[in-house]
Amino acid sequence: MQRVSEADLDRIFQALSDSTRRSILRHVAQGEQTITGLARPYDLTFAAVSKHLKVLEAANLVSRRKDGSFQMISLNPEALKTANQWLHFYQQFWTSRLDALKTLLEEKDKP
Amino acid sequence: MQRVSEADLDRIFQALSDSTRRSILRHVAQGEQTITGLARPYDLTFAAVSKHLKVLEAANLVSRRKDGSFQMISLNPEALKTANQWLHFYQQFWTSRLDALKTLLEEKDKP
DNA sequence: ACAACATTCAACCAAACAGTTGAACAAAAG
DNA sequence: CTTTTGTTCAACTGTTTGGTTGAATGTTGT
Repeated sequence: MQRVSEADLDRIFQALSDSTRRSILRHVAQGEQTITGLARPYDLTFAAVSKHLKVLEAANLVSRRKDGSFQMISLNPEALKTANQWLHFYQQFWTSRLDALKTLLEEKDKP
Repeated sequence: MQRVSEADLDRIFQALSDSTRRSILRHVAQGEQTITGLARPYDLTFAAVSKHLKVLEAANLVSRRKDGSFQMISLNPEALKTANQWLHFYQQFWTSRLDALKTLLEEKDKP
């Protein structure tokens, strides 16, 4: 497991906090996409989409590959994994607390 | 599984995108805390911490209970679960793609 | 070489954000 | 009742964000 800084998490969660960017990720998850293709469905200027992609790239959620004059964008699993691991930590906490509560309630039922 | 709006996800990820707020969650995960107790470790005014808590509460990541003049803050599992489910969706995508790649490579090795 | 296309960059704007300070309010303790 | 303690609210400030437009750069096709 790789070392992750607070700044990394800042960037990842911040990137995920915009619905346009989440939607872009949803498209990219289907497979590699051109920027033009990605921009089409949105009621935004091309430059705006380009900026969103920069944010996603800075957060390491996508990576780009140049193919002639096209930029090919693809999903980058690692950063999503990082976010997930962070959340997982808290899930453990709350799960164990719920379990403790359940045990407590079951104890109460005993004669 | 409960219906979640894009705006809900916006609030959740946005709340998680600040390291002070993540740190607050880390403390709250240990168990119910008073606001004063939570504020102590930070080099911030009380009002600033109070604002952070409002953000976390708006995202439904924590809930508060009044005990006399104290506010007791506790972790709220549901919102974290929501974030996790969202991420899980993409993990499926990337996992299946990695699996497909692996299969492809294995096929190649066959005589 | 030139036109058309794909993409970025710089300058700008409005809205949102993280923080501050100081006044205000509510509950508990003297 | 008054003071202290815990907390919120309102006003203000500097910075970041999501968006725009228009000029600039690089690539491909004619």
